[in-house]
Amino acid sequence: MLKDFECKQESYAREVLRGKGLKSTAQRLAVVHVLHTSGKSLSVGEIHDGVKDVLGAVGLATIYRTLEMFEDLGIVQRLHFPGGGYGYALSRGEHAHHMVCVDCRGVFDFPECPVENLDYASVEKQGFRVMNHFIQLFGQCVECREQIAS
Amino acid sequence: MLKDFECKQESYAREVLRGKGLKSTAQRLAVVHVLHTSGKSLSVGEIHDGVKDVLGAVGLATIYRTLEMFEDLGIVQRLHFPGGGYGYALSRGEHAHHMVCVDCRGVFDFPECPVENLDYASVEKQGFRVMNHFIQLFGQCVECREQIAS
DNA sequence: GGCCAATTGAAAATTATTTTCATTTAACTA
DNA sequence: TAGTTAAATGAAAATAATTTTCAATTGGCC
Repeated sequence: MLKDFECKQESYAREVLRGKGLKSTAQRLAVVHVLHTSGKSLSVGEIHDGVKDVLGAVGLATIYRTLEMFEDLGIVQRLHFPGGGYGYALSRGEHAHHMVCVDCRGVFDFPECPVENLDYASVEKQGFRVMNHFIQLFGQCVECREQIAS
Repeated sequence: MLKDFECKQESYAREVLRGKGLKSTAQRLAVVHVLHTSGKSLSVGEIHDGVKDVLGAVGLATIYRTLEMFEDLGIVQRLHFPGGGYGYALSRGEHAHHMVCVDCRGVFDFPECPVENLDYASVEKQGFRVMNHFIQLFGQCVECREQIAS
């Protein structure tokens, strides 16, 4: 299955998959495609719906399997929704955090990592060794702000 | 229902509840008690089990309802588990972040907020207005580190 | 002690997620 | 380009998680 036009994200996913000896199936690439064209974070159900629009019937289990795998591979990142649920957005593999718009759930990059330059002294005084961190900002994107103002 | 010994957290919960015109039921206080004595973050099921140990049969729906309410009231905070699930830990109401031990799920305070002193310039250049943030550190606590070293 | 709105329990309903296994397919090889 | 094979999928069942409903109970106040 080869698409005429493939976005960078799809090529990237293909590459990562091949590097791990995993198959670049239509379903997997469609997940990337749906996330890419939406430009937002999407719930599992929304991703499933989007993939079905592209490919016709697709098992929901495949979507779950794909997302879990993609998260391990760094292709997607699991994000929290303002309301409390969670979803996924494309990730670029490097260490980066995201900002999520509370209105449209759009995802924006937040390049500097606020924790990296942090002084861990107070933390390490407690004997805690930091291994990893999860950071996510919530707010409003330009579009949603203007829309509400008008 | 009055307990002979009530920890500070329970008194605090009582106070907050009364301030909102909500009832301090045995079930609600037991949730605080269980979280407090465990000293860790616990899953909904674990909290339910703990509360049952204290009070006998308690409906699981009550636990869900209580935790949701407590989160809104700032009495507990929902935290992510290293493995991927989530749970709850006591919170002290003020703005504070937590560190979670990947081994024992113990919760430790992380008093400075790394985002507060942050320069939002690069973010606001994108027109994004930050309203809130979620930060959580993962690592190892002293006890777990020593245990593994030995 | 009695009143009343708030809360609970129990069970059903709903939703989310995972597992199973027979069938299909992408990627490699000849 | 066809054949081979391990990886991946779909469909359905199984399981787990969460929410809803409503009658019965209870805490806080008088």
